[in-house]
Amino acid sequence: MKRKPAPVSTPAIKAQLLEAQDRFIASWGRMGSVWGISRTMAEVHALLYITGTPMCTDEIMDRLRVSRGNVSMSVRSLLEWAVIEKVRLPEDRKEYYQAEQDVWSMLRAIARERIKREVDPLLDALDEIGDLSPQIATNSPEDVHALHHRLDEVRDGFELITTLAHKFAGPRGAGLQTAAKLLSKAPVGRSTKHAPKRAPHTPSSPTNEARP
Amino acid sequence: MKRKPAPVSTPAIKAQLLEAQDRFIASWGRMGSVWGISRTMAEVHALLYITGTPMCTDEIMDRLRVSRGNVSMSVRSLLEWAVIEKVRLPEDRKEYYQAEQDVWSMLRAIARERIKREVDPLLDALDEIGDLSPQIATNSPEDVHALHHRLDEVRDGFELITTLAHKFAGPRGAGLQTAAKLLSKAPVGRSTKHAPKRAPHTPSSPTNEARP
DNA sequence: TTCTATTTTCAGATTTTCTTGAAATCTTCT
DNA sequence: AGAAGATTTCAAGAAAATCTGAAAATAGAA
Repeated sequence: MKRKPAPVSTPAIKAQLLEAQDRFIASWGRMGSVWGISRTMAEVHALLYITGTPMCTDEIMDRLRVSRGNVSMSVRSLLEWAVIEKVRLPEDRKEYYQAEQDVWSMLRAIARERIKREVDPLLDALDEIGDLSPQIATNSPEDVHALHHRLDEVRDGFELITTLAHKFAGPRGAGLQTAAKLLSKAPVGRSTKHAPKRAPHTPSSPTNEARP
Repeated sequence: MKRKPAPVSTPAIKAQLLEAQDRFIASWGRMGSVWGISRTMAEVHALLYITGTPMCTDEIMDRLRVSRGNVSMSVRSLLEWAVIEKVRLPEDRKEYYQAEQDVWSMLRAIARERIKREVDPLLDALDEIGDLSPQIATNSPEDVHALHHRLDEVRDGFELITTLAHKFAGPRGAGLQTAAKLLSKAPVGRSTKHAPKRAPHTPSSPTNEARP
């Protein structure tokens, strides 16, 4: 697993490292439930992302304390989302999994899936409702016009959002960073407490640096 | 409730109207669960929005077939989100509730709340994790650097998203429409089937037309 | 203030969603 | 092909979220 032993890894540092990872995993897992994906699925992803290491089913089970079946299902969904990929290690018979290491492509994948699951079905439903009573569309009482007006407004809104999101988060959506630069001339700070931004440990280039 | 009887409201049309409303309510409610708010909360909002009528607790209970307590709790959350407001009808002792009628302000409220519940906690957690081991931040093994690098990347990503969202969806965020026009020169179509867009029943101007 | 209509609260019931674990299936190696 | 190892499936159990209903609290009218 570890091709090259870390320089000066004292036990204390190891422990800190694991704890920090666990915290990240826990946070990401909590987010998962808010996003309508299972906690475990989010945790598996977090684990693979934050360690950057290809891991097999048993390693994931041990680290996250979840069942084999659960890992299997989570991994499958993550593969479908295309945020992790299979790797074969020549020495081993097991499947290993490794996370997409580029944050942007990861965030895009998340956004893409969410739009698919959240916005598209609503738009379809709106279309269907609009088609419900074509014969009364003309020459109908005020109430019906009001209804159609509201349905149209909602649809227009969500369609705009979808378009924007596709622009930004689509498969080739390098647009996000660009958009950010264009639009964030006067950034809006997040609420109160926010640590002064740490200098990044590596110049944070959003290029795809997934490993072979 | 009905200040002025509708022009030619036949029973057939009334039924169609109710059914269309119910469908919208059901769709919106389904979305609700996907968004991490309760189905009922979403349905109450949908009902108030799509009818445009101020309604009291009992009317909502009857129409949606849910308990008084449930309506009370849903209404409270919606008031907190500021997507509905209380109204007093002079003739009546009850509280009436009515939905914000401007779609944009409604969508902004939804976005605002979601960021608050989803992104901000993650950013806080990331800050906390980053602060976990300041003493080992310098002169530490490769693994620790890698961890910090990844944490920073995730934070940068989400901070950018937050900034963008505030730009677009913030309190004074008329920016969405503008952004849409600027960025949607070549719109990306949604998947396969999509009915050719109906002509809007009213020129759908996304201006804030919230009422007093 | 007192009486009464209305709203809120919250423990327990219900529904929905997630997880487990073991049997079944599939893969790889010999 | 057969054996060993790895993965997937899915019914049943556990956990989480949501809803109910009635008691308690609150607000309006007289």
